[in-house]
Amino acid sequence: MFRVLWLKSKIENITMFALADCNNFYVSCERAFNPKLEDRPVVVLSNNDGCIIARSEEAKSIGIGMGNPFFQVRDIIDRYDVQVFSSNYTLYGDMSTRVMSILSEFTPEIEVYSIDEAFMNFNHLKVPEMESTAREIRRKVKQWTGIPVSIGIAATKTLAKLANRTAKKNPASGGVFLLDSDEKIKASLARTETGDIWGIGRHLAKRLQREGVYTAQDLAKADDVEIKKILGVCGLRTAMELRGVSCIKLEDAPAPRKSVCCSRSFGRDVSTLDDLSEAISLYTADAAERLRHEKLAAGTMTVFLDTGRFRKKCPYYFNSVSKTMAVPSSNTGELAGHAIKLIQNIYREKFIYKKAGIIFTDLSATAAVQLDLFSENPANFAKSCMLSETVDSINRRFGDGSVFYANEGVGKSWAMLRGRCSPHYTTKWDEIPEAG
DNA sequence: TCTGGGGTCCTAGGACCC
DNA sequence: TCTGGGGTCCTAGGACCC
Repeated sequence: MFRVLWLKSKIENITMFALADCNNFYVSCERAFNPKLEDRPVVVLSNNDGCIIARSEEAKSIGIGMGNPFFQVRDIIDRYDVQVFSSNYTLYGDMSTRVMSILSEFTPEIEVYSIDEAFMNFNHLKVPEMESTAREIRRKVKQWTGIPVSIGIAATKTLAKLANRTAKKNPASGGVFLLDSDEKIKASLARTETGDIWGIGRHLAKRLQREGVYTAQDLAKADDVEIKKILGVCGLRTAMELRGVSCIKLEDAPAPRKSVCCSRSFGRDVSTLDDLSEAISLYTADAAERLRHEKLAAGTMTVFLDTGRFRKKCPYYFNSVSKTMAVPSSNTGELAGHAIKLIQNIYREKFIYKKAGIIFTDLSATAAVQLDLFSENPANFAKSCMLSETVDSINRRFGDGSVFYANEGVGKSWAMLRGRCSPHYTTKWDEIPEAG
């Protein structure tokens, strides 16, 4: 069988994809630096300590669900002495980089798909070597970073996702699962509900159910015209992939970014324009810094305000407003000035705001920005760019928030809650763990 | 009392043009 | 008075992903 599949892959040029996915990634990052968390229930919270966004296996087994609001599972957490962490994205981002660089050693082509997942091209391997290579990757990532990964291997990305689920859920697999025969694929499809297929979400799974399509196998067998009617072109592509026809290729170069967004919920009720202006200034500074880091400038900015959907007793208000700049910019001072004017436009008194944000779109490479003949003097333009870059380099060297624009406010009493954050083990000199 | 944030793509409908 | 058809662009809303 292996031989046949290998030959087939050479003759028909079939790609084999491996999907490496870190297990309970954020929890594993916390554990990597805190061995006392091993074998205990651990969860990580979203920004503002709002929801559960990562759970250890122990936490899953006592009934804590993904996305559960923290306050709703508080009694389970107390009863089982669950260890709770605010999210520490600086740590997770850094650990992700380390994991991805190890994965890169094993394949000529890798697509970093998310902070904790990467697709790898396994075509350079013979089928019998794929499994042993995957086990070697697992061993090395665990040894070098402390992060456990699971690896699924198959002829399409969608099937590799399925294989990965099996690798994760089935302890007998030892963290690696290869979908290398028709029988295995068939069995996998039969036991996968449509909602668990990559690309089929909650809403579409329900619609499929109404049509009598319950499993991946049902979907693979369904009529193309019907599939397209219910799921659209993407759904049809998914069905093809389940049948083993590869339609989604490996994207080894990241697509150019189309937007940069920064929005956060407030740590307390906010109703004054002053507080909102401070918050939106900070968010603008944060998003603009990311623009500069990627050498991009924004042509359009959108600012929005939201009272939130959960409090039924308070009147609801959401509004957003956009501005197109004469010259694309990534300059914090200039962008924050616009942002404050925009928020004044949509601000209404007597509402209790929960959230605000900014989105930059129409992005272009800084090097290609055309100056406006009438409004911008090249010397000023260069100066303002230099100022922002200097702020960035000071903050990189001395830590975020070392220098900031005064309109971001000093007290920041509205700032998000983050009461249970672990140290920045890998990115701040004074928080490096010490071996005792 | 307390419910995240950051992205992408597709589709349908309207406006507009020739 | 009769009143086509094809194409493009934009936008809002809906769906998905992690």
